[in-house]
Amino acid sequence: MNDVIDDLHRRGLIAQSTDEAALRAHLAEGPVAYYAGFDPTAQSLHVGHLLQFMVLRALQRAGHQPVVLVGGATGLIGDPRPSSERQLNDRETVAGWVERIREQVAPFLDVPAETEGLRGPVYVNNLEWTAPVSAIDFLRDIGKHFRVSQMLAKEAVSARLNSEAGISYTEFSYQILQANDYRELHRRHGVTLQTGGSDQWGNLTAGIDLVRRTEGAKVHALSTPLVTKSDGTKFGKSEGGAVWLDPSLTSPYAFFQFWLNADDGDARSWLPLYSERPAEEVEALIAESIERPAARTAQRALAEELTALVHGPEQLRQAEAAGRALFGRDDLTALGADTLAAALQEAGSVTVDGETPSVAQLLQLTGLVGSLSEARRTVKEGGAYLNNDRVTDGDAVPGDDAWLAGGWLVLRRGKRSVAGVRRSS
RNA sequence: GGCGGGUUGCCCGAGUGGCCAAUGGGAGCGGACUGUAAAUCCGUCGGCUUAGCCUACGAAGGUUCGAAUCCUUCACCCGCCA
Repeated sequence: MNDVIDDLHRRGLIAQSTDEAALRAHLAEGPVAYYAGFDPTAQSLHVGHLLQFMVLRALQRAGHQPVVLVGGATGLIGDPRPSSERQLNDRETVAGWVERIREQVAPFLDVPAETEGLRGPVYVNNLEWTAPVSAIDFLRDIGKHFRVSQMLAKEAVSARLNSEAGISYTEFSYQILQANDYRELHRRHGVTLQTGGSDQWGNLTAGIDLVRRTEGAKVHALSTPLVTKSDGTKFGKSEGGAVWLDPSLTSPYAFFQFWLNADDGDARSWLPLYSERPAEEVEALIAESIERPAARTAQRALAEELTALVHGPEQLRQAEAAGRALFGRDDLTALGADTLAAALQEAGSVTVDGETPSVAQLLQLTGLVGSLSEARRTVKEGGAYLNNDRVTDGDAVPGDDAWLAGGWLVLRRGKRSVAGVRRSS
C-alpha cells in the first residue's frame, strides 16, 4: 500500500511536519482522526482554501477519519494577519457564514453511501465549546498553560508587534483559542493530527503543546506550503478580486477561466498540488506543457479537474462550452441561439427591456466596468467590443441589426471579460 | 500617566495656505506583440448629466476670499520615559 506521506511529499503538499517518522508510523497503525479548521471571515471559501481540501482528501482516501471544524468562535476573533488588525464582524453575520461554509465543504469530503472503506467527515463548530467558557474559566483553566514569551515568539504575533499596526489583545489571544480547539477535538473525537496552511504553523504547534501539557498525549501537525505565483503577486485573485468557491460569487465559467489563464510556469508547479491523477499522468501533462506551451495542457487539466471537483461535471461542461464559444473570435452571428444563451449565461448577463441603453451604460449594467466614467475611459482606450467589433462611441445605442440570435448582444471588455445582454420580449 | 511622532487615493509614499482630484512607485485596467500565457513598450487609473460640476487627504468643529496644508477637540497607531 502506498504511503500517504510519500504521496503528499510527491505532490509538494507538505511544507512542515512534526516528527515525520512518528507521524508515518502513527498513520500506519490504523485510521487516524485528523482535522482542519476554516474560519468564517467571509461568506464563502475561496481558491486559497482549496489546497487544504486536497490534503484532507488525500488522507481520507488513505482511510483516515476527517473532522472539519468551522470556526464559529475563532471567526469572531480573527487570527492576526501580517499587515493589520481585522475589523470584527458581528455575531449574526458570522453565524450565517458558518452555515454557508459548512455546506460548501460537503462536496469535498462527503462520501456516497456505497463507497467502501472511506469515512465521511465529522463536522464541528468551535463555538460549541468556546462560548460557554467564562473569562475566569478561560484564564484559570486554559490561560495558565500558556507562556507569554512563547506566544510573543510566534511569527504571526511578532510580525505585528514590530509593525506600525501593532496588535490587540484580542488577536493576540487567537492562538489560545485554536490550541484549545485541538485539545477539545482530541478529547471528543480522538483527533491526533491537524493540518493547515504554513501561515498557521504557530497555531498548530500551540495546540500540540497544549495537548501534550494537559493530556500527556503526543499529537501531530502538517502544514501545506504557500501557493505562489511566479510574478510575486498573491495567489487566488483575478480581475474581479478573490476567486470564490460559491458559484453565485464566482461563476463556474469564471472559475474555469481563472485556472486556464494561469502562467505557464505556475500551472506546471500547481498541477501536482491540485491534481489527483496518478503521478505518471501528471508528469506527462507537464512534459507536454513544456513541449507545446501554447496548448496549455497544464492549465486545462487544472481547470477541468478543479471545476469538476468544486462545481460538478455538468457545470464544467458548460463552462468549457462557453469559453469555446466566446473565445472563438469567430463570426458571432454564426452561433445558434442555444449556444449563445448558454455561453452568455455562464459568463454573466443582464436583461434589458424598453429603450436600449447606450453601450457605455450596458458596460456598467453588466458589471464589466464599475462606473460610467470607467466605461467611457474603456471605450476611449479601445478596450470595448460589441459582438467582437471595437466600439468607438460609448454613447451610441446598439441598433436593431446588432442583436444576435435569440435577442443577445455580446459585450466584451479587453481580451477576456465577456458579458451578455438579452432583450426581453 | 508624561513627552514626542504619526493617520493622504487599492497599497507604499510626496505634498506645510491658492498653480491639488493631489508628484513618484507598485497593483489594477486598456492597447500593441503573443498562445484567452510571461516579459516588454505605450496609454489609463475618484464620481457625474464630463470644455463643467460634485465628493475626497483619520472624525467633528473653527480661522481665511481660499485649507490636505493653520487652530481646537476627539479617535486610533508608533516610539521614548514612568
